[in-house]
Amino acid sequence: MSVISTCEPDRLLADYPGLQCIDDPVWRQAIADMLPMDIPAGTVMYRPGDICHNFVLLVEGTVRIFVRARNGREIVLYRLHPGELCILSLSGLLHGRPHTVEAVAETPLRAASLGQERFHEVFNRSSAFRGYVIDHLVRRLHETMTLLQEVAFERLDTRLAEYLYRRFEQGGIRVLKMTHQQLAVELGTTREVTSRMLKVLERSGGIHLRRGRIELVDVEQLRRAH
Amino acid sequence: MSVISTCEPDRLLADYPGLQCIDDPVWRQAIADMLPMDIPAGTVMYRPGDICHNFVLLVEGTVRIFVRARNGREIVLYRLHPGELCILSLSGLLHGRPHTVEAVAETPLRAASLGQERFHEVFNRSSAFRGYVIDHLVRRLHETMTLLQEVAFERLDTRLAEYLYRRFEQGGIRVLKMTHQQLAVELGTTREVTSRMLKVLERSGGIHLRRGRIELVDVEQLRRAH
DNA sequence: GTCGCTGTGTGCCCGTTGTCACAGACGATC
DNA sequence: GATCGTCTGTGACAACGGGCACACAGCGAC
Repeated sequence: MSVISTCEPDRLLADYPGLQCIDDPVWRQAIADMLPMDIPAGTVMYRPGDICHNFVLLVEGTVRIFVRARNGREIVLYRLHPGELCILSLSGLLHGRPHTVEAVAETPLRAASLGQERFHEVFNRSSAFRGYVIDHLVRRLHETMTLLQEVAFERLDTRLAEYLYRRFEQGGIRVLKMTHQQLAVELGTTREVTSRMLKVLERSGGIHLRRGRIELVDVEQLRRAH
Repeated sequence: MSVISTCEPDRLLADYPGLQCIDDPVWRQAIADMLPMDIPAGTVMYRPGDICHNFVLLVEGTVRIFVRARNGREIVLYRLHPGELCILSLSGLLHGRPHTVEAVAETPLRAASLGQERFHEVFNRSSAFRGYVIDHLVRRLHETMTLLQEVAFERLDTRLAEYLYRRFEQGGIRVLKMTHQQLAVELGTTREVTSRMLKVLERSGGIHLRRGRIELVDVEQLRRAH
């Protein structure tokens, strides 16, 4: 974690639309005061039981947030993207409670962190900052409840088709570069099951499979599958 | 929803430990200003898609928060208890987004509500109030993630035993008054499955079953089951 | 008591998902 | 183009959970 020099507040503000609207001087100053960090891909950022004492804002890269079963299976809860803040750290910040969740850097990260006391100060002084924090919190809660609903009641093939559909649509992509194993982790299942279901989708003409990539063939076919 | 007279701030403060610590005058005043409500048991408080424009604080009774599958099956996310606030309403309050979650009054309720603008005012002026809101939010998020983990990876019999164990322990009870159907909703499964698994627990000596009630026989047996 | 409603027990079967095992296919690297 | 590690395909089978059907039991109302 070396301190990097390119991470001044102006750059932060310029690069990420979510942060551009900050005209709050207190918050701007806080961003200027944050400690910039470079984190290599694959770094384990939190383990279950860890308590985080810093407020972390992601500037570049993505972080995968997930839970793990006793037998090693995982399911992805969500991903942290640039401009977003790590609400896991709030859990620690706000009442020193540990979490059961894990976080891993999927790419090299650029992040900025703020100490606990400074965080509380900004939180108390800046209304815009409060809105920002609360918004993230509410959004994550909402997402997690929706995911829970899907995991509890939707069939796996439906969830797979739904996942692929969303990825293709949202990204405006025709090729998704990921292995069946990675896909399994997204859905909280195993590689074999994912492989089988992908094959079914391929046979029905929705997608085309190649090693390490899934190519979109027919969006309608995919939509019909969920 | 008739206005009730017994719901003055002092009573609120006196009755619920979570609220006693409020020495913040702004918050105290807000509580005094809240609109008291009486709500009969069984009232549907939110449906999926509803947007709530009020900030609701529960004073008496419990509210069941759950999601529903397309085929009608349900799973309980959590319960709202006296002194707690309805964070679903925050979702609406804070960025007008609807939710997929439902809420039903399990008992007659006494609640207090605050308009959107007044809520924001108090939120901006009272640090204690902010802490209170954030704390609830973080706690719910944490709980929901834990539940998700269980639903995704734990077996039903384990979850059932775990649920019973918690209920008996936390309540210091030996008799749990609920039907198999209600239990099924807690776990997000069906009545038959619940019945079968309860019967297994009974045969192994952990509990004793009677119509509409589950009696604790051997805590250790129950603990061993999860 | 007996009627009727609601809750419970259980057999049976089926669909979905997980697990194990192993073969083969792909693609990077030398 | 041979080698090697990783990724993929698939068969066989087991386990878990869901759904249907139906009998019966408990309990209140009359």
